[in-house]
Amino acid sequence: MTCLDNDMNQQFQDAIDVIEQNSNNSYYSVSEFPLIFNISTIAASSRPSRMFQLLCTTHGHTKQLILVLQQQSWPQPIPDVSLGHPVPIESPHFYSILPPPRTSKGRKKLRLYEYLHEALNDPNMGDSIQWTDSSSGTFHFISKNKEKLAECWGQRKGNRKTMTYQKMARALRNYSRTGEIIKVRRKLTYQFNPDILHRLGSTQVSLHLPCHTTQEEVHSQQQSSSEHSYCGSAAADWHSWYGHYQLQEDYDLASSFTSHTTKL
DNA sequence: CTACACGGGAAGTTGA
DNA sequence: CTCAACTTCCCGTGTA
Repeated sequence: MTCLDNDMNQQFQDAIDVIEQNSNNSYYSVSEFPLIFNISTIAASSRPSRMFQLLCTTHGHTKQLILVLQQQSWPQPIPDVSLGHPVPIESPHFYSILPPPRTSKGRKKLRLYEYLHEALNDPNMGDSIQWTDSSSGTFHFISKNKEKLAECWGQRKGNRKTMTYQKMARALRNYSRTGEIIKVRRKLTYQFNPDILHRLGSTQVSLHLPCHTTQEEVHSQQQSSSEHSYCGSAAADWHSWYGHYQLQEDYDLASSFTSHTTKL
């Protein structure tokens, strides 16, 4: 697809980092979505900024995203790595982004909950993980394919050994202490902290990557703005809210009720 | 009884 | 070197 040399790869990775770190609360991993990003530089070496033209292609639709990275200059003339074939492009979206203050070589590590949220909004992962009720942030793993999702996670992290559901679930249990994700008393079912969910959802809105807004995201974004009985509340409120479900039956009842209105 | 899911302690690894 | 965020291993418990 591309013939980027190492330097270009680094510059592109920098661009991705800038998107991530400027996309409000540092969530949004462009490179990790199932999209094909073809990059072509449209900057001239004399410019004080770096411009990237990202051609974002998914499901046959290509959209153009132009990134302007300021305050840094190219060390040398930019190689032309434009696409080998022409693609029809819809009207471009422009983003002018100031690079964030970087401590050393700050490359944000992908968090497990970020990965799970991403997988939940990825139709290709629908056979491994699904929303039970996206408005409340409840999701469940598909028993048959949960190991596949775990393996993908392990590969993304570059683990030495194969990640298993058991090990991933162990990490998930650690979230119970911090409250980022809690276990729902139902088989293979977990729930995002509303604050985390809101953050993950709102950062996607903030970037407006035109090619990766699924129906589900649109729906959950609408939900997050209209249903704020607990969004933005402190962790204590979150726990007390969750504590409303004293019994399994209570939770199941509430969950099944809402899932009828939000089913995919 | 078996399989599967869950819970958590403890030590190790890795990147910031 | 410290710390956060896992990762890996392991063992016990609960449930269908």
